[in-house]
Amino acid sequence: MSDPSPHILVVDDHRDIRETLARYLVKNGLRATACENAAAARKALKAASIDLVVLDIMMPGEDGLSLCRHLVETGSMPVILLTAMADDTDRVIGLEIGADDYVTKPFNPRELLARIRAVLRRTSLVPKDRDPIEQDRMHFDGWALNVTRRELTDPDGIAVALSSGEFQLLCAFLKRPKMVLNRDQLMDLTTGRTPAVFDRSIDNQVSRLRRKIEEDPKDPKLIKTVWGGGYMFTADVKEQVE
Amino acid sequence: MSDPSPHILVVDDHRDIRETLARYLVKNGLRATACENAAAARKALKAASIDLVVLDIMMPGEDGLSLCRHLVETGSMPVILLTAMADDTDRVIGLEIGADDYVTKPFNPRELLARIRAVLRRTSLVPKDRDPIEQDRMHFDGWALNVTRRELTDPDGIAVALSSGEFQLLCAFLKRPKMVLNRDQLMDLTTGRTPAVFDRSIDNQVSRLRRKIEEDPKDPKLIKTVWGGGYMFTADVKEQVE
DNA sequence: CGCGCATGATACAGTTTGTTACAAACTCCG
DNA sequence: CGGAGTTTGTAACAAACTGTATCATGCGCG
Repeated sequence: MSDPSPHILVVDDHRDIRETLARYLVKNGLRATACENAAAARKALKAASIDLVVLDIMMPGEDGLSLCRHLVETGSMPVILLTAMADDTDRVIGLEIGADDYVTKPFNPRELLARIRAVLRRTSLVPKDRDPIEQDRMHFDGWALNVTRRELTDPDGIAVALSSGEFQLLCAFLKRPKMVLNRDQLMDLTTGRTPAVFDRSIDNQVSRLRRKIEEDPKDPKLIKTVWGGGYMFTADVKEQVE
Repeated sequence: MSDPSPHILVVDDHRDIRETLARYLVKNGLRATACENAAAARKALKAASIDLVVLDIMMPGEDGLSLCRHLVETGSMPVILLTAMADDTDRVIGLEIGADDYVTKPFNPRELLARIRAVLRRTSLVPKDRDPIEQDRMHFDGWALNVTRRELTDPDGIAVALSSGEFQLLCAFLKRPKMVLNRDQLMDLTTGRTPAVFDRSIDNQVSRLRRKIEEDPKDPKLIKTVWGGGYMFTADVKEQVE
């Protein structure tokens, strides 16, 4: 897990803060990337394998809180918030949104570093679900999914065509096997949208996917329904990096 | 997202602290049980389906640390420690033992609540198969239940379909064989709801489950009724980890 | 513009679960 | 032993939830 040094993304609209901080982190053995705003941060998150985000809560444009919420909801990344005032409510709001920790400005870089280490420590105890390395191939129950080529082959080695929605859904399941995923989570993981109140699109997608990968779609073995809870992918999943 | 509300176990020898805190948590949509000491906590952990433990580090009798160590080693449960002083050593010890977070007394209940939510969010991302305490297959009286695949096979190896509710009820029994479980406990263990006053849904679920697994549902051998007490699963259960 | 495809919306049938009702089983007690 | 009061078993119903066929929409592509 700690092969390469952890990569920290620093998001703050004040240039001096973000650059000083990034340099300080690098000097202390971490890797760091600095971003000016939420949009740039999203790009950086796509482009690099970030391990943790340090995020200013108050920024022009898209709010730090909104980005934070997204990161937390997708469970992709730990977040430490920078809050302006030493005000309890602000940090509590941050934690309630789901940040992993907060530091109030002005902050001592040493303390921030310590907190970064603490959070990384905590989250690395949690087995990597948030792993930055995309797996290239994933295997389950005789099937193989080539993630980069988006190709699925059945146990006899015959290719099965997947639409992009079906592919996304299958990926979501394969990354979180043996876990009950509710419709909101699946929606977020596949399309990123927040679902409407009576949204049945996930049910539809599951139904379509089952038709392609289940031997008997009426009695599914791979994608089980958890009544009132969501769906669960039950097979063992083996990942394989190229 | 909000399946059944998480159930928090509060362990603290100070009555005012644990009861105030428990009430606060309940008021905020969680379920909470308060315990005075480690022994009571162990009992509560057996009887109910606890999602997270808030644990005072300093207690008479068995130490909070020792209980914490046990919980962490079995990997069964996230733990948040309450430490007496704002003393670094104390928290460091806690985190080294493997607590998921710590809060120093005196604490702001809102902050503790936020940290509880944060830890629950983190740990709910962990796939089930990492959970060392979770058994994969369970055997009883010729039957076999594959817990991750949610499949039950009878003594002749024929698959028997279970609904989600029946599956959860059977799991609850299999994890606590030869113990009398009352309806409140069974409700907690299966749905996480708190039962209504004249709630017969458990009776119904038991009746339905019996119809599927008992040779003669009129004269049940596996799930016995304890008149005025609840139900008891009487067969030997063998667990088997993969 | 028309065609084909993917996908969300809608509708309806089928399942699962909780509620209610009543009969049966049990306890208590004289 | 019998009857009152309580508890349990379960059928029958209703409500909630899910599966999926079908349709409408939008998009890419010639």
